[in-house]
Amino acid sequence: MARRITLADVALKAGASKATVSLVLNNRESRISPETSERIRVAAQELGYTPNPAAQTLRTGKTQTLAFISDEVLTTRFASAMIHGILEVAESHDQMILMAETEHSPQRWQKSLASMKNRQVDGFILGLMRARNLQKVDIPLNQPAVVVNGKAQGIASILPDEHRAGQQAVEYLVAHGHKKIALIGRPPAGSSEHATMNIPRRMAGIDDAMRTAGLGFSAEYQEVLWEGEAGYLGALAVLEQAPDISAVIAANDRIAFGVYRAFQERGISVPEDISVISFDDEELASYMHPGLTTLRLPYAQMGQAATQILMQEDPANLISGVRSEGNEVLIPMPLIERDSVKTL
Amino acid sequence: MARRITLADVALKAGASKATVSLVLNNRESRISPETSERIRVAAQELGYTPNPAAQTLRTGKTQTLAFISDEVLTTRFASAMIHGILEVAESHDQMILMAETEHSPQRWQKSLASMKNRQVDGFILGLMRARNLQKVDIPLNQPAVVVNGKAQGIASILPDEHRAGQQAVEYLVAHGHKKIALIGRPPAGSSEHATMNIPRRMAGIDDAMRTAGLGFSAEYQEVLWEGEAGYLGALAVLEQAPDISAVIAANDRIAFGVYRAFQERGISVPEDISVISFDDEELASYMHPGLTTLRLPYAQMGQAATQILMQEDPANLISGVRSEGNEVLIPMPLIERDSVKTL
DNA sequence: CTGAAAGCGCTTACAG
DNA sequence: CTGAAAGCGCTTACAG
Repeated sequence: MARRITLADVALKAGASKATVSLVLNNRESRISPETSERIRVAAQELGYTPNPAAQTLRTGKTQTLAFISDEVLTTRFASAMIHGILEVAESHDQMILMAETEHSPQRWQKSLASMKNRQVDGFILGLMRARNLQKVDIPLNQPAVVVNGKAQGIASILPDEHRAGQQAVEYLVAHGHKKIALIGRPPAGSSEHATMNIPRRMAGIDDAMRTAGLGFSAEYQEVLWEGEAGYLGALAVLEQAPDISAVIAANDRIAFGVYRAFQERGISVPEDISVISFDDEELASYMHPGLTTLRLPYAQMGQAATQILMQEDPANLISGVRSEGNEVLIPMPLIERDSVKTL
Repeated sequence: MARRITLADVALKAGASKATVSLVLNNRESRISPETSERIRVAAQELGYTPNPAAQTLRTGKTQTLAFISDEVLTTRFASAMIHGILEVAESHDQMILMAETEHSPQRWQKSLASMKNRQVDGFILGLMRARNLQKVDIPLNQPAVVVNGKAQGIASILPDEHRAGQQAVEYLVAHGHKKIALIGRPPAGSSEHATMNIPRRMAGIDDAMRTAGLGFSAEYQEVLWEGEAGYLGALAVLEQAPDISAVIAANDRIAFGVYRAFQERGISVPEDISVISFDDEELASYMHPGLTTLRLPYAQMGQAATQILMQEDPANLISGVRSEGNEVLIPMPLIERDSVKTL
């Protein structure tokens, strides 16, 4: 392999010192004559010079590299959309991303943090699969960091705007003329240990909007475990409680999936007989017939925002509707309109 | 932030030279007295010394870092499962992963390759969303590299064992007593431009096994575009051609999904009336009712194997049933047995 | 306006 | 068995 071109080569070719070349190539040429600058640029160009990052890091302590540590990367949509958003913004700032996964092991979490720190990354993006509150022990860094889908003392936190999304679901139903509404999936009181911190917010948004609209739920089915089975049982239950409902709010897409199945068995058609709206926009939602109208968890945007924050850029540049509360940056959950809600 | 501990600190504390400390800590202590070694290890331990990777890289040209460049990372399961596999093996070799995504842009592909090379990564993992043959121009590196889900002159290639999977699908059906079988999704002759290089292999495996079993297809529906719609139309078509089929081979899960829908409309139940077997094991497959029996694309294992090859480790250590042909490493596609095939 | 020199923290011949 | 020294390729005071 051909020897790597170094600063010294450029200096030699341009007839200048390494110091001058370095200054010019780093755009600190305030006090360098235009002629010299130009000669240096041409020489660097002709030789195809690129600085050796290891040498730069050794000297400056900067790596142009960000760490993305996530507790789970295998899962659908979560990490992969987030990575996509991160990569996009990182590239625009000439940063590369070093990845690690901890599979929910505190030891691996600590180990990843330590080795990334040892590699002198310029910042940390901490991605959580299920939103929770990180303790101080989780981030033993005096280093720029941001948590995605979680919170932590003193560092920026990127979260989906669940409260707003909850409101929007209700407002959307109301705007389409629905008044008799059932809710499937509210966690029973006291089940909060199982829940991520996003769930109460989603519920509070729903409740607030119902109150604002002057409505109460015609029926409810409570459940912490948000899987298809809960939706199936929930649908049967609310049908029993209030056969005249015109719409169902499912706490998430998996529940909605179960609701569809129950309705289908009962010969109830969506949305002709009963409308359904939901949250998350998992891949699943796009396969359902009719297509499920749902509020998307904006993973890609959350990744973008996290990276922007680390780069001191304003997330509002890329994402409209972002709002901040304290050290929380709340990313809007877009309403994905498909065919599961009918206008009354 | 406290100053970083360096080799010199350890040397000072242990009363040895930096050279000796370096030797000991890199396990090249053949000619160092045990006492000195021990003193040095203790000192390093007590000070919490870790070498500065930038300095090591500058000196040795090694980074303990691998590049994962993929043309698409956003897509379900593909990249994220692959990343998972890569990370797992990388961690066991104390390597970190630098990620980039090119979104199918040749410019970004080249740029990523160049900047990774500039950062002196120790090896390249090139991940392709749709299997194809890379040209020389795509990998202008004289550097360790491996392609996942693709081929390239002179470098190792990790591919799913599609031929074997095709055979297995047929053998499974035959073993369950099926003889009247329809195939949905064979690409029409001359449509090869649309296809990835895996498709002909899948088909060849199917055909070989049918021949071996002394069977021919009772009905076929050809299509390049493997989406739900093709499955729906295909199911209706094969039903027309041969109403007495007992099983359908769908070219992939999306086709199977459409087949289910058509059958449901016709009141045909899976698997009681007709069995269905498929390929890929997309997330979708796990949601279908009844659960779809399918041959999984082993993305995680492909990521593992790629990393192992780069690390000069034998993939057979982790993955059973791997076979090699030339510079191809073929990873078995496991049969995921669910409930869509009935024993006759 | 520009250059010589020090130093970031390692590893590796080389000398003894 | 061990140490002194050079050098990897940069950047940054400092001197002129």
